[in-house]
Amino acid sequence: MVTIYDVAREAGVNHTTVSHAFSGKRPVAEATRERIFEAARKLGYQANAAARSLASRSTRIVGLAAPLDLPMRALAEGSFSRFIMSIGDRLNDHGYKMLCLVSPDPDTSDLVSIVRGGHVDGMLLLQVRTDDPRIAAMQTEGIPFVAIGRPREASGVVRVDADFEHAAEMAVEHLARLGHRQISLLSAFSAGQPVFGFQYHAIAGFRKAHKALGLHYNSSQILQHGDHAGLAEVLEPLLAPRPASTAIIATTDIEAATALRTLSAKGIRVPDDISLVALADTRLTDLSNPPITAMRFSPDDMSRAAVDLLVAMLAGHRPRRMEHLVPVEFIERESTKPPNTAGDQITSRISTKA
Amino acid sequence: MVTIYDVAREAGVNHTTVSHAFSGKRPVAEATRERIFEAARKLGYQANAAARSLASRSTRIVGLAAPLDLPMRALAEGSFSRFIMSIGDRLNDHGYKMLCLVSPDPDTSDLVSIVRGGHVDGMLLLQVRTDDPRIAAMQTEGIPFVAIGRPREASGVVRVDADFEHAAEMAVEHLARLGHRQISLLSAFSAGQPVFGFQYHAIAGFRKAHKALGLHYNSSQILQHGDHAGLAEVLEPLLAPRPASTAIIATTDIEAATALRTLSAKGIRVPDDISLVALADTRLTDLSNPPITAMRFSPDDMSRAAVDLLVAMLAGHRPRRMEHLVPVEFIERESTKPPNTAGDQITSRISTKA
DNA sequence: CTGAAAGCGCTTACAG
DNA sequence: CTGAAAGCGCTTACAG
Repeated sequence: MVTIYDVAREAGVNHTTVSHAFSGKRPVAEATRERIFEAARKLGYQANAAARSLASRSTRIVGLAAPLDLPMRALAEGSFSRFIMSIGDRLNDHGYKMLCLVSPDPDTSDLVSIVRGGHVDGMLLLQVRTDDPRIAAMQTEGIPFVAIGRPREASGVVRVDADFEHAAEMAVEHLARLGHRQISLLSAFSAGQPVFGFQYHAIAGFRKAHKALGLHYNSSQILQHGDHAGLAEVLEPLLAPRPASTAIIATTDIEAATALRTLSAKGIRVPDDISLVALADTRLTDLSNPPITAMRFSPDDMSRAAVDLLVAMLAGHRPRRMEHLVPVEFIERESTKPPNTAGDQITSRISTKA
Repeated sequence: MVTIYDVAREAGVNHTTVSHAFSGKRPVAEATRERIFEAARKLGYQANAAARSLASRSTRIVGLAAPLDLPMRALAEGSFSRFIMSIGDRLNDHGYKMLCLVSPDPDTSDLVSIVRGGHVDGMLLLQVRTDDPRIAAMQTEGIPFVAIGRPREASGVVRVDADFEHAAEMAVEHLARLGHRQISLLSAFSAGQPVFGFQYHAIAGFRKAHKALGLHYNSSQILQHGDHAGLAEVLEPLLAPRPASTAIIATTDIEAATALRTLSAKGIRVPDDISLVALADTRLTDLSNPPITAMRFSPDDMSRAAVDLLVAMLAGHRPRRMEHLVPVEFIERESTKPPNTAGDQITSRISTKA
């Protein structure tokens, strides 16, 4: 291993000067600097990370907490790799490295020990749940962090999320515009309620749009399911000759693909018999048969926002806003069309806000 | 921040004893140990990672090099998150943390600087290419590493891979058994050749099975494509009323889904008009319409093997074998059936090795 | 513009 | 079984 002393000797200076030549925290004569860089290049010098962070009390490493327990795997696996890629990429741009903490459960002790051990300067919490113990844990530790997803108790939490409420609204509006009156929302529940913030927001947008459009809303339109088998079960009523709903909105890509699969297996055609919209856009929705009309949010944009916020916080800045919502884009594909038995049009009453 | 000295003071011992109580590298009286642990628990002590690794010259961190440039994204995104999850999980079991190095290009300089900076004890190379500069770089640095995927120059390289050759063989055998005589293999090429080892192995298995079964093989059966548009183009000949091939084997899940989509868009039915097999099994193949007959390899098994090998190497053991192939499992679904115009059966000549 | 010194919080021989 | 000391490779006041 080549140390700062080796470089100093090679360049004929004190190791202090080598340190300053690299950090730029003190002026170094041009000629000296060049000799130092040349020596460093020649010897293949790279400052030791441990020594550097011990002395400077900063690691230039950000932790990414990715809880990959069952609900997560089942719901949002598709966008997971996008987030990792984008976050790692953006962190790189800022000169930070990424310590990936995948835990099979939403346990908090690993996280805490990593923070206390001084492994990271800041933390990014991926796929934050409505009730997420990681939030309180990070606040207690007093480490800068940014949440991706919105917890119920969001006060004091810098957070980034996609605008799922608007996504659900747009989905309902699109379907209503096509003439659908009976729309169902497919949503995964655990112990009687949603787990992730985006599920709550999707339901809120769904209801809000119904109200705005003067459509009848009944809680039975929320198709709660617990797992894959449950999803098929909850779809049963839609398999009838004259189903209660003529359109389904799936909260995630996986639910959309699973619904499509389940319907097809039963001989129900999409979109001829029933329309389908997904509130996420991944390979699972754009490469499916038929391609699924979807709401696209960009994991890239979300990651970039989250990383930039965190890096600014690490630099001592206070974010001007606590909540950052990235917009959602409507992508019309082939899984939606007017219902078989179209009722009267209400197109005129549909809002056209972007 | 609470240090080892705080704990020592609280427990009334020298900090050396605290260190040994935790490391177990020296006997510590039971009563003393208990006092130390109690003090540590009370103060919330966690040894500082930087100080520890500076003194011990080991980080207990493994780097995961995931090159996410274009060929990678386009081909194998589906299994990517599975690898990250499984690797992180298994590393956790061994008490190691994971530094994720996602790079948008297969560049080697980031990797080298991380190794030289002493960030990691060992390295895991994900999605190794046939010609992969990372291999030589790691060998030059002299850091223990395990490759996931097989480079052409594999001498001295500890590597883990799925048995893609066998996967392709089984795919051909399955199709031949159904009566197919003209089978195509969809394979992504870059600058006239495959990029990843698994592509070469798939082609090798494809040819080997043809030979073993006495089927005619012609290089035009390898449908080379460069990108998504290219994939549609290369499928053209199969859209004819009497296509040259009655079955397609796709090397990856994304290629399979894209092919299915392209064929469906042209009104070609799978499996009625053409059969389709994928050499990977992900959400994209099991949730598609129809579900795609696939060869399943387990990212979990591969990750576990790779991590266990690396951890053993870090503990000073030499692996007894350099190459570890995980088996591939045949999953029959609904995308394959006998060809429309079945020729004479050659079932009897088909080998039945598992 | 540069150097000599102290210190970051641990581990690990060295002693007893 | 325990302690006192040295040292890991840096950064950063302190001096000049």
